[in-house]
Amino acid sequence: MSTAEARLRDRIGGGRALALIDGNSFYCSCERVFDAKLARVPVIVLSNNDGCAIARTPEAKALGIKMGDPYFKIRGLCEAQGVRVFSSNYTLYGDMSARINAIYRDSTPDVEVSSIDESFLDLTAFVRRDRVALARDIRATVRAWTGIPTCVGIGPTKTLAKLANHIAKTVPELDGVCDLTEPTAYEHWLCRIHVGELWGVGRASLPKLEAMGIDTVADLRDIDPRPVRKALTVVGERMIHELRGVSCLGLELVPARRKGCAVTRSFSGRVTERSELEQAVAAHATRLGEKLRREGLGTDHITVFYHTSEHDRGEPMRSVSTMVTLPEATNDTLALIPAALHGVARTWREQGSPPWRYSKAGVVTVDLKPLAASQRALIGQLDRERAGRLMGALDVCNARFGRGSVVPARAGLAQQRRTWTTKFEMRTPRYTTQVDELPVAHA
DNA sequence: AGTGTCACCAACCGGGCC
DNA sequence: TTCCGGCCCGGTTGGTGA
Repeated sequence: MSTAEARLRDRIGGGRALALIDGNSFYCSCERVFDAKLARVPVIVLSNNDGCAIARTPEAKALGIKMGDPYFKIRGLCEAQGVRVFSSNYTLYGDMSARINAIYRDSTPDVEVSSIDESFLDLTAFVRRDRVALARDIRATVRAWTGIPTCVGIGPTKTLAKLANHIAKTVPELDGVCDLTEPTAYEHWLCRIHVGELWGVGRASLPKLEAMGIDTVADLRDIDPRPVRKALTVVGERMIHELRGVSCLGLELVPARRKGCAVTRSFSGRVTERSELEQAVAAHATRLGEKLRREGLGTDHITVFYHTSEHDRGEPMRSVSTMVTLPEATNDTLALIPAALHGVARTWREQGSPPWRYSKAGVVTVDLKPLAASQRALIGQLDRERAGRLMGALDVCNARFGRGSVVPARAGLAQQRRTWTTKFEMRTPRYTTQVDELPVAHA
């Protein structure tokens, strides 16, 4: 590419520079912060219920442990190879994430927190040389202050920043930073990265692109967008424009009000009793209420679902999903629980033999509304004042004594919770957020 | 014995309506 | 009266990433 073309392409990017910073094997790195013996040994963190591997250090990846591998299938390998295995500790990871984002905000206020371990930073105001220097500085600070290793990708659009981050992670010589606003680097890398690595290309889209003869990211950038739009919808077309430097995905500095909220869990065993299913559903409704109250949101209908496992081949299968309407929008646990239980009552079928063995249940809402502004019911109005005071007291107790200290009896008392509660058998302490779980230093 | 949770988007489809 | 097309809607489905 000529210099003139390079300048043009630079201008097409609008001179914008976005950085995507993320934590390397984030959950594993959080565990390593609190146990020096975990350095350089393979570490994995499991999903809820100790089901699958969802975070792996490079040492664990090298042993062939894949993202999403069921733990019961790799357990032998882990024991033989000395892999350190942890249940997920979201309280800890969430707190580490907040600390890291506070460090990012020391460099620029323009930060979009896009997930628990990734944030976009707008570096447009910095000249190119300073951007890379700043990226190295941020990495070093996060490492020094929190112990978490990170990588930084810089590009004129989100898609290119994300791609740059992937390159920074996989090419050791780059020392954790890749800048694709640099035209030479842009030309160099796009034709060397497989299109399957691109953000937005998953298991369904990849074969479609391959069928169109697309192999590298550069192939996708240079193809006629129309057939791609036909196969991958506007999402695919947007990807092409983003790769060309035309920004289609804006930076969202103010988190948008959430539109939906779900609480879903697999059971640690299989549930066959109606009373156990009811306990689980009531507990999920309780948690839903907590989440909605925290954000001042309410809902006037909830969907309750429960189903057997796809993996239980040869057993009777059943999947239930039902929507229950409330008289008006609420986040009162004592209104949500009866609604959720109504969903069970309406759909429960007496067990035959063999019985349905349910593996998972959940409570889901869409269309959340800010409660202050929501339409009041003409009939069946709920007593918001009274419910508000009661729920406020409940939330205060649970904040002080730990979640689940005070729960409605329908959600089950500790000694009744057997078959359905989630497993976390290998969870580390919540080092940074619970006083009684602080790490102890021995002098 | 046992295979995660959650949010969001886009497409699609059927029903109601004009 | 019936049919049709276009539009909006609500609900469902499938895809994605982390």
